[in-house]
This record gives sequence, C-alpha cells and structure tokens, in this order.
Amino acid sequence: MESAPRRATIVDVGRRAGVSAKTVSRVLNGEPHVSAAVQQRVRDAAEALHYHPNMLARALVRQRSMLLGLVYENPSASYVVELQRGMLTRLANGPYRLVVFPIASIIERSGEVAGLLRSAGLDGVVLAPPAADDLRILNDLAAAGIRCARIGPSRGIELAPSNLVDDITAAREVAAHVIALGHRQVGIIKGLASHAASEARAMGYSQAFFAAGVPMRLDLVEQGDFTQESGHAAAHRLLARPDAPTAILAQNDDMAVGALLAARERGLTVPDDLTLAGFDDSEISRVCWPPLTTVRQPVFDMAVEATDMVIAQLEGRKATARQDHAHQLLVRASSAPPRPAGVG
Amino acid sequence: MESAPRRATIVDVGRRAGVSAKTVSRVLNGEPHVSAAVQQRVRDAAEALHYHPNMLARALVRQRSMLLGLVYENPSASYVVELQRGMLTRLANGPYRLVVFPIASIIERSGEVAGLLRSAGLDGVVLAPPAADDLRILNDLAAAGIRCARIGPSRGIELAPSNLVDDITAAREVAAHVIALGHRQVGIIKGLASHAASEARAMGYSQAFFAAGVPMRLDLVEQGDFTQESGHAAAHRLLARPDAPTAILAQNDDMAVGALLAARERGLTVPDDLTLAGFDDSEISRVCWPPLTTVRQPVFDMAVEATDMVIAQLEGRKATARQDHAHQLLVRASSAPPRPAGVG
DNA sequence: CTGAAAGCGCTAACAC
DNA sequence: GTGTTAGCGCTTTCAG
Repeated sequence: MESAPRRATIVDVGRRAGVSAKTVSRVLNGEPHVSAAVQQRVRDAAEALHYHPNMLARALVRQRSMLLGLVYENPSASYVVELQRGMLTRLANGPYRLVVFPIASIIERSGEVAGLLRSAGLDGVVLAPPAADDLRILNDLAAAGIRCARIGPSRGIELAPSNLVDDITAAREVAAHVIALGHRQVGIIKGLASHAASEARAMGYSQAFFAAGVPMRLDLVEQGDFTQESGHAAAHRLLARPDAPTAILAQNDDMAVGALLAARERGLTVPDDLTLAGFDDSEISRVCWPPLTTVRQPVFDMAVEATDMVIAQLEGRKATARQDHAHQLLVRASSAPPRPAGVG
Repeated sequence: MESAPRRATIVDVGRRAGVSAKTVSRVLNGEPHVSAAVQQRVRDAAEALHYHPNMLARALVRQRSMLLGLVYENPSASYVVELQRGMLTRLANGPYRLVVFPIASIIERSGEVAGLLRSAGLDGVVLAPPAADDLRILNDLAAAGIRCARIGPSRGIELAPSNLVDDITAAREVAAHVIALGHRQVGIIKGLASHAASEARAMGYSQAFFAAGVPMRLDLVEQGDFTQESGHAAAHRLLARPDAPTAILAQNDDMAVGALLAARERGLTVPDDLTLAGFDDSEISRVCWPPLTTVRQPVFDMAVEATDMVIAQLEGRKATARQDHAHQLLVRASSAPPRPAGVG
C-alpha cells in the first residue's frame, strides 16, 4: 500500500522462475538459445510480478536511451505540429520516444545546445531551423556522438543528413505568380533573420522581379518573426503608407494570416483590394477566408524522413545523406489581379 | 576522431582535479561542505574535459528520470499545441523534460498504458482526455508509483489531482446563446464518445433547451470525432436534410471549422444562412472567417497547473488536489438570428 | 571537509 | 542452454 511498492526486477523474476537473471534478460530481449519451457516460465513469472523492464538501467548499460529529440525555435505552431506528427508517425510502435526541445534564441545560445541534449541522454536528434543551420551545434553533436538529421538547412549540406526543399525556387514561383497577376507594388514580410530560409526566400522573390523586369521595392520589405502578430503589425505598417502595396508576400502562413486580419481591420477585401500569399501550406492557410495562396512545403514528410535518417544511423544502417523534397505552388483565392489603375 | 570519443566521467574529472569522484559529485550537485578551492578546481576540470553529467546514470541511482509525459489521444492539433505550450512553459529552465505520448484508442488499450509509461521510466505524467478519465490507468499509475495530474476529468475527481472546467455549464451557455438568438432547429455535432466531455457538453446543451422550453431535436445530433473532417462530414449530413438546421453547435472548434467549410461548399453564408458555434477558443476559431462563437477553455493554464501538480508531488510538496478553471462564452461573428421564417 | 565501498537494474563477455 | 562475473556512471551510506 506504500506509494512506491518497489518494482519487481529481473532478479525477482528469475527467482520466481527458478532461473538466473541473465536468462530472464535473454528471454525478455528475444535472444536465441533459451528452451521453450524456460521461456514460458519466465514470461509467466514476469506477468505475475507485473514486471516491466527498467529503461534507465537498460539505457545505462547499453549506452542507448531510446530517446530522440526534436529541437526547434518557437515559430509557427502549425509548423511544429507537422514536425511532431511526422516524427511521431515514424516512431509509432517502435521503441523510441520523442522528447521536445523548444529552445528560444538558439543561435545566440548555440554553445549550450549540444550540452543540453547530451545531458538529456538523447540518442539522436532532429534539428529544425534555425538549429539545422548552426554549424557549431552540428559540430558539438558530432563530438558528443549524438546522431542527427536536419530539416531545411542551407549551409554545409554535406555535414549531416539533410532534408531539403528549394526555398529559392519556391519563393520565386509565388512572387512570379503575383507579378504575373499584374502587381507592381509588392510588399514583403520577412521571417526571422536567424532562419536561413528567410534570406533564401527573399532571394527567390528578387529573382522573380528581375526576371519579369519589374523593379523590386526594397522600401516595401518589412521584418517579421514568423508569428501571426508580427505579420499583423508589419501589414499595418505597409498598408498605412500612401503608396500602400497591392500585394503582400509573407514568408509563412501565420504572418500572412496576420496580414489578412490587418487588411480586414482596414476595411480592405482580399483579394479585391489586396493580394496575399503565404508559405508552408499550413492548416491555417486552408481554413482562413479567403484560403491563402501559398507554397506547400512537405514538412510532415521531411520530419518522417529525418527521423528515419537518425534511426538508420543508430541501427548502423547507412542513412540517406540528402533528401530533396518537392514544393508546390498552390494558387488559392487570396490572390487576384490588382484593381484597374486609376480606379481607387 | 572516433565517432564516440568516450565521454568524460565523474572519475575523469576527479582525477584531473585531484579529488575523489564523490567530491566531484558533491560540487556538481551543489552539496555543502566542500571548500571553495576544491570547488573551483573541480569546476575547471569539468569544463576542460567538456564534462556533462550522464542523466541515465544519475536517473538509475536516484530513481528519478526527470522525464515527464504528456498522454493524449490525437484529437485537435490546436488543443495539443496548447497543452504542450502550457507544460513546456512550466518546465522551461527546469530540469524536467517533456516526452510526448500520443496514444490511439486509449480506452480500449487502457491496460497497456501504465506499463508503457512505466517502462519509459517517467517520473510523472499529465493525462489529457480521455486518459484523464480512465480509472484503470489512474490505478495502474498509482501502483507503479508514477505521479500524475489530470486535465478535464469528469470521474473520480478525488482520486488524483485534477484541473476542471465546468463543461456542462459552458455548453449550456453556448446553447442558450443560440436559442436566445431565435434558433429552434439546432444541429449538434458531438465529439468522440470516449471523451467524457462529449457527454457533459451534450448534457449542457440539453439543459439549455429545457430551460428555454424548446424541444431538443435528437434527430439533429450527429457524431463526430473532434477532427475537422468529421465536422465537415457531419455538417453535410445535417445540411442535406429537408429540415436542415439553422444553427449548428459543434463540440470543438475544429469540427465547427469543418462545418464552416461544408456550409461554404453548399453556398450557405455564415451567419446569415447558418449560425455556427464551436468550443475551445483555439487559434483557428479566431482566424477563420467569420470568427467563431465559442467557449474559451483555459487549456494552457490547465496544462501549466497540471504540470505544477506533478512536480509538486515529485518534490514532496503538497499538490493542489483540485483546481477549477473558468470558462468564458465568446460571442463572435459566426452566430446571428435565423432568417425571418417563411423567407427561404 | 573528504574518501572508500557498495549498489541502482540491467546486459556483455565469458565460462560451464 | 544456462549461470557467473563484471561493470555502465552515478550517488548513497558510512568512515575518517
């Protein structure tokens, strides 16, 4: 009746089954060379004693915690959900567990990250941006013998298994779409500068402008941080200008939704008065109204694959070093040609 | 240059600092009775060796893994995000880590759950619905000495620390709001039957009808499972009827959003043609258009509090046994009076 | 104030 | 086929 009724150990099971601890260990781990009769006795004893293996002890001796980490910096909830769903899907019914590490200001604290993961006893880790791009972390992880795989890195692709999506091309495509619709005053809301994708996407936008022979309006570039609030504020700044843009490209869907709310507050209709495009194809982009033109990034698939890359290394299989994932421009109702010039 | 360069242990640090392992242990754990000089030597040595304590070893001897679990069944992503945000907020900068356990069909597998958590070596666990309501799990957890706290249970409140919200009253309030607007044909989309909240909310709806003297239309009750898709399908079934409802109460926001999409597909405008109300005040309810009338449930706060309850038990503090949380009816643009009778 | 010995629960290596 | 011995890295006695 005590609060901690001392859990049965392998020795207890052995005693009850009339065998040694090692034999119990063999049975429980499915090792060969144990007679069927003994196997049954051991299993019965384990059941009777409500025996459950102590992962901690097993982890210590095997040098394997069966714990995988997911490191990310807060940005959009929908992005994180997809990451986790992907990892958990790969991990389902397997022996590994997922430990989440939302780490604020990863870049500034990159020196601590590997140590943190190390003392948590992780076997491996999936690095989402911006940790995926931090060479210091990669280095420390390697030194500590912690396997990893990355999602969306832009640097040192060869240094560790990577899941890639072509941010530049993807961004070029959305921007080209908006330009093709006839927009010339295009506002841009960037994501966190610490995320390499922000710069890559900005490059892609710029290529589209160049290719179309449309001058890029650097004065219409605003800084956000991937949160809806930041998109909301940035859009308000843009829309308050005398030469307000007729279209806004946001570097993720959350910020685009923030912009959508801002437009609404100013009495603007999307897409009649303002064209909006996001990035990610997160759930929110499909559910808001109008649904957002965006670029699908297969975050879920990348997470599944990254998890597999980590597990492959742990199991001694050869891990895919690099996996490229296709993006897809999704034109939805939030983008349309600008109002005819001179009518406003 | 090997992949696993053998991590420095407490013994290595001790040797380098010229002290015993035990002394290193003392310093690292901030125990008293160590001279300042020795402390410094030990710290220097640890740093030089890139020493990081091995949680696994520490966990084994202390019988404390510093791992807390979160058990939930898949339902809505936004709900899970809030739960995690709450737990992670409470855990930030502390020694505990969060391990997530999304378990499908918890109720049918309730016999396995505690064993699963036990072998994962968890110190404690926060149980979200429907695990929060499963007495078998509670029992097994207690027997295994795993501390827990619950979110939104409806049974056996006294059995383990609980965070409560009055689902019945909350549901009564939304329903009363819709009835007061003049709706008489009210469709209902229920959540998973395995979640006790589904029944509680249905009760609340029913009370509102009774109090208003409006007969409740049991034939307009549809079963969903808390996913957007299920809400979508259920709404289509309701709206296809000759006597389609003029209002739909969904038991969470995801299903309400599904209903919103269904209405849109049928050319119905919300709220002019159809009033919609959800439950939870999840992000999506604020972002969709029109924003949803819903009931705020402080999921985040409940998660923070539940985590605190677990930690309190682990630290030997007396845990709050029961915490009641306030809900709040949020009337937004998705609800309005029905079209005048006879016009349609 | 510091150290030596023992052991947490399990498994690797070897015996038999 | 099965048991013995040792030890994973740390903390807990209990001596000094």
